[in-house]
Amino acid sequence: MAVKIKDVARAADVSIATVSYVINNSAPVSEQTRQRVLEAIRRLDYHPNSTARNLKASETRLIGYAWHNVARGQMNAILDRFLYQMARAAEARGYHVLTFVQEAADPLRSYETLINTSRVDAFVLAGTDSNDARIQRLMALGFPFVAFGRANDGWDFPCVDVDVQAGVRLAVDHLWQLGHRRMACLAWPEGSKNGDERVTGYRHALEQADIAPPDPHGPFIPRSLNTVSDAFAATETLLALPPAERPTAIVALSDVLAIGAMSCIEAHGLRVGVDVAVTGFDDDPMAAFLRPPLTSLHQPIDAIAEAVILMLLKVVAGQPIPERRVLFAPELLIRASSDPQQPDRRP
Amino acid sequence: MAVKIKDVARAADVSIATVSYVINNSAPVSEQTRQRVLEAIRRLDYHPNSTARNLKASETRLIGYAWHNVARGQMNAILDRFLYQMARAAEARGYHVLTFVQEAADPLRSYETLINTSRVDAFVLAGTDSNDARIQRLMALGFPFVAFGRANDGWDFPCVDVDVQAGVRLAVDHLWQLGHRRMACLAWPEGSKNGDERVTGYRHALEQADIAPPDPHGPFIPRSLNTVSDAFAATETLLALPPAERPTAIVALSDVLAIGAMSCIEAHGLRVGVDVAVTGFDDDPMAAFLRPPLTSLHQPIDAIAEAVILMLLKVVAGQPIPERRVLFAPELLIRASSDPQQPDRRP
DNA sequence: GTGAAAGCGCTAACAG
DNA sequence: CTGTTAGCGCTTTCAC
Repeated sequence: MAVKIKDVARAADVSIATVSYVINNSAPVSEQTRQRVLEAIRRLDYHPNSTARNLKASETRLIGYAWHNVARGQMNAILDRFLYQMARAAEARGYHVLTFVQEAADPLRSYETLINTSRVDAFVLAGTDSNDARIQRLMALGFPFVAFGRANDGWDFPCVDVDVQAGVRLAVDHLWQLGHRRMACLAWPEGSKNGDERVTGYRHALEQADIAPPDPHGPFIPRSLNTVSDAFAATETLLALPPAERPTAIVALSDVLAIGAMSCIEAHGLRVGVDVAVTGFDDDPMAAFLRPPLTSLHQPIDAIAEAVILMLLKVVAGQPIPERRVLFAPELLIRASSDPQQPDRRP
Repeated sequence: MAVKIKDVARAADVSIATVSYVINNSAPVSEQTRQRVLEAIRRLDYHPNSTARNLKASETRLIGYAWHNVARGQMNAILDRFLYQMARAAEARGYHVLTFVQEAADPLRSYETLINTSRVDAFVLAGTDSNDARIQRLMALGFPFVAFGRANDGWDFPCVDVDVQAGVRLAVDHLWQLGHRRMACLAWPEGSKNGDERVTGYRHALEQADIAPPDPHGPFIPRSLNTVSDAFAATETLLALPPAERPTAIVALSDVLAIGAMSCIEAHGLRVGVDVAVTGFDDDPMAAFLRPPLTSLHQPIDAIAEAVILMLLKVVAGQPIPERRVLFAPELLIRASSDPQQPDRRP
């Protein structure tokens, strides 16, 4: 079917070894034969078979990435973009991203299958937990990986993350300056490293403002899956509080949650930004265009994806990783959902 | 490093061929040796190397899929979900999806590279044009593929699509019944098959309602990239029309466009659904929770992804595809953005 | 400089 | 039933 190295060798009247030397520049070849070979390659439109190369080199040039949970409307625009940018960055360096689904019941299984069958050279992990079993296992196996997200502080593995604590603090400080004193926090269910960090950031920020941080399991920190629908429901419980206890501001820990909160607030005949301030997290492309525009924390996700891939390729190549923990700072974009004074549009 | 077939053979005291027979059930093996081999496999935790298998079988079990354009905030929740479900469906059948980026300037290049280097067994195409060069080329090469989306009606290739014309007609009819007679259409730039079909659906529906369909290049069919920001700007031109010419309804051809339109309408102090009705397309998970909730056309994207993969694997296996053109019907979900009578929430 | 030959790990004729 | 062997297409010693 396709043209093979043998065909090129025959056409250029050299051995297949010489063709290989020319392709890979892996041995000196006289200028004359080199030209003959290149000419044959061009004429026959030859391209080395990647599977054969991979077998020989014992590599796959494939990077495994487990899909975040997309089911049941739990979209995640930020991770979608992360995946895209990662694929792009990898491709520019001769790699591709192979996505796979991890069973909720036994996430390790799919990783081990891919490792055992030598399907991928390395993994990128996202959605990490504190005691992430995957990280533990990969560290034990010495299998190459980089995490987008941290885990136990004691563990030493290469990772890139956003300083989400600092991010949420920006949001709380901003609301505090506007005079808010009863700020609730609309959070994800406990357990994810990232989500818990965000809650910690919220509580620390309140402490520094001399406000007693609410019970993490209490009504001022309602928990919701990352769906608009769930967030809507979770916000109901906040708005059902007696007026004197009801929050004047809601720090939502994602834009999806924020949208649910805004929807609920307005469904109650209250005005977002005026009666109840709302902030989000992720700066979804549409945040600036919601009604009212949503104050949110922007994460430099493109740079993060690039950094993850660069770090990963170093790990794969066995190079040392001096900075094993890279933190990116988020930026607060203030819009009318928290501050009605803001101009109506602010992309 | 990893355990190989040779190790199993040695451990079970048989030849590597016998091990292979057991693994693949490709030749009769006495129950006794079979058990011995299985035992050795289990004890050594052996897993066949996929690259070696692939080389031998001249396949990759990889399906190529070019990313839709995610750059510059042009998210596409529907295609993200399509990709996810496709990956899932493929994985269940021993395949994986390999994503790659197609250069806007020369989309064919990346396809040809992947074909030439035998990196993938087949492609799934999305975002097709009428005279899609990729389809033309793949048909000419006889390289396996299935398209999500149609192209020139004359071309014969396996594809799955949504009957978007019928979908838009549902939206127009719905608005007509509510009394709207000046309905504008907020569309994508011309050129994409799917986008153009949607516009055609809009124009046909008007004709059937005895309304003269507006000029496809005229002001009543403003064009916008699939970003909220662009859609906002494009809607300005509609609202700038003299009151007697201004549309009372906007048929937006995607939810992203609809959100931009709604944002713009309200920025003008008008009420969505009351002063200007809006419909979208895609039924984004958050559509039901926008303010007001957005009327939209739901596409059965999970079923579509599954159908695409099933069809593709048939093509790869060389089986005949009787139904080369499968159409799915979208469903209109009516909410308050078009009909204020609708209950406030309607997920 | 160039080529013959030995694999990378696996499958499948073909013998026995 | 089981083993020997010839590849899949490529890279890379090791001789010449």
